[in-house]
Amino acid sequence: MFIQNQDLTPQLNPPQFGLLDCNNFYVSCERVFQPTLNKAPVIVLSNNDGCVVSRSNEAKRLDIKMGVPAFKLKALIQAQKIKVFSSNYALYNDMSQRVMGALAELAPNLEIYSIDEAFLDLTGFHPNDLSSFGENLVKTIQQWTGIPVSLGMGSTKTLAKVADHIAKKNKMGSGVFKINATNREHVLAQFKIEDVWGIGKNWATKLNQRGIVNAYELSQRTYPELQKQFNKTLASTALELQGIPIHKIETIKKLKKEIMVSRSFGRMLTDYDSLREAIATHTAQAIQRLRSQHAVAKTITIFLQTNRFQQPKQPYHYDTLIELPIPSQDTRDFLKAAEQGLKQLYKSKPLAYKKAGVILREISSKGKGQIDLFSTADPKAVAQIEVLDRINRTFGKGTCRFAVEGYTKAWLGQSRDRSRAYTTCWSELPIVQAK
DNA sequence: TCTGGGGTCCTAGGACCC
DNA sequence: TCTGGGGTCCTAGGACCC
Repeated sequence: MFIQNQDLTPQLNPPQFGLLDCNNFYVSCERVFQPTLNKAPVIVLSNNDGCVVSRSNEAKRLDIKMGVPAFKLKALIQAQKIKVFSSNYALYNDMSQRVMGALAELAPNLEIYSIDEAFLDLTGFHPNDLSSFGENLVKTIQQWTGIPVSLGMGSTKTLAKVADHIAKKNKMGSGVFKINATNREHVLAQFKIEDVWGIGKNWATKLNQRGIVNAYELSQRTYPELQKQFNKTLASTALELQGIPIHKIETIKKLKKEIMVSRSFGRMLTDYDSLREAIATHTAQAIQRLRSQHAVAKTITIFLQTNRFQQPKQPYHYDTLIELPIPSQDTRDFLKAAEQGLKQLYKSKPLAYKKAGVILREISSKGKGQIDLFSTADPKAVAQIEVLDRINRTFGKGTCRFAVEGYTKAWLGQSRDRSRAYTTCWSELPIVQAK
């Protein structure tokens, strides 16, 4: 085995990672504003009220699995009086910013990994101080934001993930667990392979067939062996379980390589005008995201999907790619391109569709890349778009939009049980009644 | 009736070139 | 009997994550 530049001499400050994540995040957000939900089984559904995406511990105890379609739970929801919420991303995003903001004040180097998780660089802490620091962190975040969190610590990101998993399982504990040289082998031997970060269903099955059922057994395999049988990703995971850090903390936000916006419709759609509205709306949304990272894109892919669950299985995905003459961040360029793409697509496949979306690719920072001698972007147009972005930031998404985005929204999915935008909309603020 | 949305990385194999 | 060979780039698809 050969690992590039691995420094095997003992270091003064061996790296130490933390993983902080919010418990049952979307459910916890709802509970902050409706404390009566606290002991009840609660679930939050995905867009279009499709699948379960967050469960309270009570709901987990009822054996409700992540990702099950809501319609399969109807009887159980009634029988067990389960509280159901449509997803409310305005609320969850805002609560996420509060958690991350609090965290940034308490822990210096952090990498926001997802809406409800962040990695921390805890290198340099004295081992004795680490646990009390962690316990204090967990307590403070909950006090400041109302969101319960847990923290795992270890000498690699993968070990911190394992530790966090254990911290969360231990309901009586402090919400903190640390893996160190003393307990590592024992902990990993108890840890199922399919729960390791980076190992999904498919690989878990293959590893089981090779007699690897827990994390310790995987950590004992060599890099070349695993690379040959699987790939570099899995081989790196084994090293990380041994305590050799492969993944670093990424404190600087990287430019996205693709930006996708897509939605399922409330019903099957056949008419071109509705599809056009949906595609225009998604395009405008995608370009706004593009602008928010000060980037330009050169291609847009339009896709339409029929019902992917119909039996027998048949093709359901159709797409087409349009390349712009020059990279742009102007919504109007992309609306034109998107409409052109949709027209082609719809003409060749006039079917009943369930979902539509757009993907931007070949993204680069604005001003970098090719020098554009023939740019048509005039300063006036740029200023107009900036005003539009500002209005939408201040008054809410979609306040100001292009006519092609439409107003009938016949294609919108349902969200029957959406809670209010407690924190992001003046008219929906929670009301405190004095007694 | 009914089944989410948004990402990344890796690899194999084909296209193409010399 | 006998198809060239090697390098690079691109893409599709599969795997994973939350």
